[in-house]
Amino acid sequence: MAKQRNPKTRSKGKILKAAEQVFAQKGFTDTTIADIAREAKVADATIYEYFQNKEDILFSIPLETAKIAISGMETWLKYFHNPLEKLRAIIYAYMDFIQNNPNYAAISFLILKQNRKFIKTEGYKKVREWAQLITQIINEAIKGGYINKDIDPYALRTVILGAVEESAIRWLLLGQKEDLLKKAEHISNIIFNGACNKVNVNENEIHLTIEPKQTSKEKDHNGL
Amino acid sequence: MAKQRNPKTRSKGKILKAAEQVFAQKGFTDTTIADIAREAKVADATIYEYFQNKEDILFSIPLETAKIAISGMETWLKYFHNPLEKLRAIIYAYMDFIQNNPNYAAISFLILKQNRKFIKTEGYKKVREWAQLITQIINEAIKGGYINKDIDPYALRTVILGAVEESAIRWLLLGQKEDLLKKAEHISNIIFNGACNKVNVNENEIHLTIEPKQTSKEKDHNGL
Amino acid sequence: MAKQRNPKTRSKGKILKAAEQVFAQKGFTDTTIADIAREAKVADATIYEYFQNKEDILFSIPLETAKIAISGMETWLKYFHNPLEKLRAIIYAYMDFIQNNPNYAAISFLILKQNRKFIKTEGYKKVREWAQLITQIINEAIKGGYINKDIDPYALRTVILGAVEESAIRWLLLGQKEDLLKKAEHISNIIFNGACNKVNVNENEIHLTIEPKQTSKEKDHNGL
Amino acid sequence: MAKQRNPKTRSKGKILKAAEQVFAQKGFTDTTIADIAREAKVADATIYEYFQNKEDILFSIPLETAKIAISGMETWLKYFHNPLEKLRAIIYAYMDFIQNNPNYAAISFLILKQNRKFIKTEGYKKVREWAQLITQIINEAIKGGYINKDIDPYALRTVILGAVEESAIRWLLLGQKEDLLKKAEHISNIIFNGACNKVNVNENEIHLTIEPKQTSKEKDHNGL
DNA sequence: CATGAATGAGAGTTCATTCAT
DNA sequence: GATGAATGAACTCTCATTCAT
Repeated sequence: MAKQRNPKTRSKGKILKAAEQVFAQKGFTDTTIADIAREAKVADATIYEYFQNKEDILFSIPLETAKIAISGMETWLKYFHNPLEKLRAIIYAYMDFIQNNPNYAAISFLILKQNRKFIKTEGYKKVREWAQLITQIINEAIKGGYINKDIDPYALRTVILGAVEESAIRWLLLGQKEDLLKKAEHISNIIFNGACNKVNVNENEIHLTIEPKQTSKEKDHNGL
Repeated sequence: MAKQRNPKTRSKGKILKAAEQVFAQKGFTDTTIADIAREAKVADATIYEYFQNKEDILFSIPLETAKIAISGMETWLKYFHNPLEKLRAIIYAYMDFIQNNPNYAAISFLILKQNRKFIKTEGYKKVREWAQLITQIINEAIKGGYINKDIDPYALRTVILGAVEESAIRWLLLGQKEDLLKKAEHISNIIFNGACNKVNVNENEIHLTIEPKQTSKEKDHNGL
Repeated sequence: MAKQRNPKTRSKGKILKAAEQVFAQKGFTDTTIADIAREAKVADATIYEYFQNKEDILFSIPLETAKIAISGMETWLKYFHNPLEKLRAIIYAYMDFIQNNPNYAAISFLILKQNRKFIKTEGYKKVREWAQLITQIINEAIKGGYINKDIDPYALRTVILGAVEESAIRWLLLGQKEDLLKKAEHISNIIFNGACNKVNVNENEIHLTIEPKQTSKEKDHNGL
Repeated sequence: MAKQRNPKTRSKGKILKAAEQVFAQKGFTDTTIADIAREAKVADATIYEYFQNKEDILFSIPLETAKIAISGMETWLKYFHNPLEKLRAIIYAYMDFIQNNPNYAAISFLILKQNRKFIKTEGYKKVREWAQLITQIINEAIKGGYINKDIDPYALRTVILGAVEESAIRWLLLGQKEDLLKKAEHISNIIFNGACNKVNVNENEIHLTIEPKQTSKEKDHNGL
């Protein structure tokens, strides 16, 4: 709540912001320290006052952001009592976060995700905590009978994260044109209700489906 | 008596194999031309006889492999007539391919996927063709009434690919210990039948679920 | 007089022609063996059948050409008996040759002239012979009283060659637009009659001046 | 107490001096960045702090030097009122400059002169300004009646520069043995008074010739 | 705390040249 | 005689990083 007044933190913050911007734009390898310094309006050498090296800057980015994202999600999830709604909400919230933080998303999905060293960093721990939150909720949902007992919780988490991140990556690489929240809806329906048509088997079942009125108007504005 | 019928092709092939190996191991940036040359047992300069530059090698890798993968899948899909079975089969086949080609998978998911330039290459076209095959089958399934009409085919494809690739990435980064085929089963069940418990609603529905007897023995050998 | 029928000579000639063309266009350093081979429609390695290395090709170019130029000039000079006319004729002929052989001129003035090693080659000897021909004629002219006894023959040759070559270099670098023969006329007049106005001193003198009616219409289409 | 007031400028100057030296000695192509760095006693990379690339160093050399040469010539020309004397003085001064700056001369005549890209640089502009100064004086001389009205000023400039530079090139390539100032005298006489013997025509005319007592003792230590 | 200047280390790339066929 | 294939040897240039001020 106290404003960050001391110049030390100021510079560090400026550098981190700048790095997020530049990394997202050019990727890790094509970004030079000079690029970041220019964007942050500090001298190259100043960066080494706050960070050990280029990778240290990269790995520092998720630290702060993930912290914020987690605490945000935690307070936010309290409003839902049904764990199924919580899981749906997480998908929406994640997509919403991505849509509002495309730079962070680009770094997370296009740079960090493929970095073997990231797994050993503090930043990764934060991200992992967040993922474990999801597992918890899934387990809650299973216990509460909302999710089928035969479902493997890790598989479900994988499907959820995979679907969201796959959407995000395509969105990032293909120009950020789609509305990710609409995508969130489609994806949630598939994951929770399944893709199969059960109409043949049992007409009632369709009532479970939430908002099934979306018409797949979207044509192949899709690449991959 | 002729030692090498196609010396030109031989060298190119050797280089490509070597590059696949080394890229998968060290990533793109940390791989030097010298590394590839050493692995391929040719001189550095020889590489430039066949490829324009380091990136050209990288982008050439999926060309051949995707071609094989597609033709494999095509002949292979003929044995299934039910489009739902086809989709399930694709998930299994994809996972199987990844498990048998971890180097290619590493390159595809950890290097190429985050490369903005890749989208403009021939190799990407091949990969895209393959993805479009999936969309076709999904559409068949929708027309045949096997998949709910309200499902957005692109969303479904995203969920399928996202889940498989998310599994693959974790598998690759965390030491390739899991059995991906088992994972394929869990994932397929979620995607086609949904995660929600419909037992409460309708007991019959459960019959649709194929092989629901998996026990989630896997503990948290899972990171992210 | 016999046509060069044997393939060996054919290839060598093709390569030399090609090299002249490419060297003139791109300069020595920027020309690759591959460039020459492509232009000559032979394989790179074929070039090494006829020439020791890249420089050998370059140094071989003036050999043939200078031989032709000299023998041309020799037969041609016989028509003049006045050594002054001979010298004037040389200036014109040299300019004419340059204008008709811009590739050779480019190589001679822009590449060979600055090459310290060229001085030790056969090709240089040929060029030198040609220059000595000029000295001979100058000496004749001095002996015959046509040229002032106080003139240093080497200085005169320097002025003649310098003026012609300076014109040629500018012509080559600035797009080969001027008419070099017109330039030859102006230059000759200056060299033989002097730039100074002697009208004040002696009106008669002007009669010596040949064709003094040129109007310096040429504006500053001149760079350097 | 301050050791280096302008460290930045110092390094740049050192590199430029070193480059002048090495380029003159070995030519452009045969000079490596490492050569220049060694001579300048800086690291290879330091050179790239001040220059974009090897060619940039080359093109930067005439900038400073030409500036000095021009301003020198300008102040110096004020002592002459007769434009003919000015022109003679320019020839002497140019030769003198060459003799005192053989490195610069080598770069100017043997490297830059044949470089098509040089024409588009700042350095070329400076050289061009200097050449235009000569044209001005020639025009003055024509207006003042010192030089024949029928003389094309550009042709005269060409003869002057050609003669001086031809002398310089031979001097540079053949070991810098001659005295260029003596050469300047011979050349000036030819250019201003003409090579032709007018004795036959008009005895008076000879009085115009300035210092006609040079004896052509120089033997054929002359090549080209 | 901030930085201008300098640099070590190395990578990618080019190309003339060789050699077996 | 001609060449496709292969390569050794350099060289330019980049950039993360250090250090004195």
